[in-house]
Amino acid sequence: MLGNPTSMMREAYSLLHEGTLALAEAEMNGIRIDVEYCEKMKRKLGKRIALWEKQLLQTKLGKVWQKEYGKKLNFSSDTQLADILFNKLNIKSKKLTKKNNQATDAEVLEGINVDGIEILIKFKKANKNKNTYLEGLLREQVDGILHTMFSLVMAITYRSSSQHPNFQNFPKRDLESMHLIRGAIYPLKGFQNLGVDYSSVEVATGCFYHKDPTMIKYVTDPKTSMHRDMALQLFILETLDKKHEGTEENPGELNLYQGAKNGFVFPEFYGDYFVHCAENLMKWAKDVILKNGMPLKDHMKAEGIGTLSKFTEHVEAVETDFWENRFKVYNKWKEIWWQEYLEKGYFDMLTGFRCQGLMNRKQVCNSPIQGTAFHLLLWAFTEMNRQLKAKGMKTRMMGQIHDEMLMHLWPEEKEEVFQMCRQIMTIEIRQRFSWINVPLNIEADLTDVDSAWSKKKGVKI
DNA sequence: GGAACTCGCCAC
DNA sequence: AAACGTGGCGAGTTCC
Repeated sequence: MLGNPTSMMREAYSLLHEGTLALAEAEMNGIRIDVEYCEKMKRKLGKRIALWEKQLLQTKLGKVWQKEYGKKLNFSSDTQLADILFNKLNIKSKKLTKKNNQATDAEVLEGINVDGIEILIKFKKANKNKNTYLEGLLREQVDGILHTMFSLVMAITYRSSSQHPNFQNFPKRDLESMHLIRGAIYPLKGFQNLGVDYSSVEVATGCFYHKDPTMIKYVTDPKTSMHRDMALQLFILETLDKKHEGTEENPGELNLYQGAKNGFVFPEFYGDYFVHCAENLMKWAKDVILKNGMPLKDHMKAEGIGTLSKFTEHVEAVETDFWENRFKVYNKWKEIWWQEYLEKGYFDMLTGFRCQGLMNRKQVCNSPIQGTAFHLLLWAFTEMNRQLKAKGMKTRMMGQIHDEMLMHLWPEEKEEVFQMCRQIMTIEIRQRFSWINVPLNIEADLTDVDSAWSKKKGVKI
């Protein structure tokens, strides 16, 4: 096959070749780190961690732990923790690990009521932030500049990966961790930090493959909304209250639209099923209040759904409707795509990559979508980098997170860069890849000059 | 003393 | 029938 590459495969190779060069330039440009801040916060966290360890020893959990392990006591050891909780304190974990051991993850710990457990939870989070992130930044930076690396040859899906440190998993959703870690990360001196990302790009990319008319309508017609419709169906409502509508993110505020999106639609796309969705949705929505002041719980009860098992039945019906009626063409595509893989032993992505090897059904149906979605961003990233240099502009590439490109923006070039992003990411990309069958939309975040990544705000692009 | 494994947790 | 996809990485543990 390599001796006689098709033109598609040459194109695929070229995408990675040019992409690698563009990413290498971003690596060289680097990211500015506030080293003193990192050291200060590391010391601060270190003190807190030491204090919590001391306090833990005064709690029931700590006392039992110390009695059992003495000098070998290690509050970072989940093996020891599991022994103490599940053998010594006779608690039962609500979850099992992959290897069928009782899990000790954050969710399990949150549900356990033992003196000291809250301190342990704080201890674990602080350790993660200190050891993984702050120390990672300090270790990898050179003269205050971080040259994190991107690879296009690691991920089985032909997505990218990032190392030393991983630029793609700095905390974002947990606001405390977000401020702590992203507060250390700056644009180059005199620049702003700009991030431009594709909205729901995996949903759009799915349409290139399955061409489901209902999904295409959702993605194309701004008057429609898949997540809103699913929220209405899941929570048996006629309309959504304003605060439960749309994608506006108010951290801390429970929003039915976001709930349907993250608790049902995406898990279903990735291959999860109604039992998990029902459990998670129920837990997540327990404190939601509707506009008329009625707790969502009471509303559901009035609709005949007062228990988890009733809700699970309901979500099962919603799931059946989701795949058999609403997105039946998508569902059919998954089956055909899988059968073709079984017959041929490989499948080809629209971007020209051939995926071979032993894969399960979910991998076979997810990989082409994940990989292709990333390739759109990669092409745009490469093109943006090329045009910035060709025009002799000062703005330069900083990094990439699967569906988002990050730049050091030279303030005077803002309008031109915005225009280039719109042009490349939504228009030129459709000339480059003729199989794109729905409009692509972009969103942007921006910091002030010399301001930390944590201070980023949405901006119209 | 290092390789390999497990678990947990961060991102999309 | 069964039931969440892709990564990196730190810490603890076990094995050689």
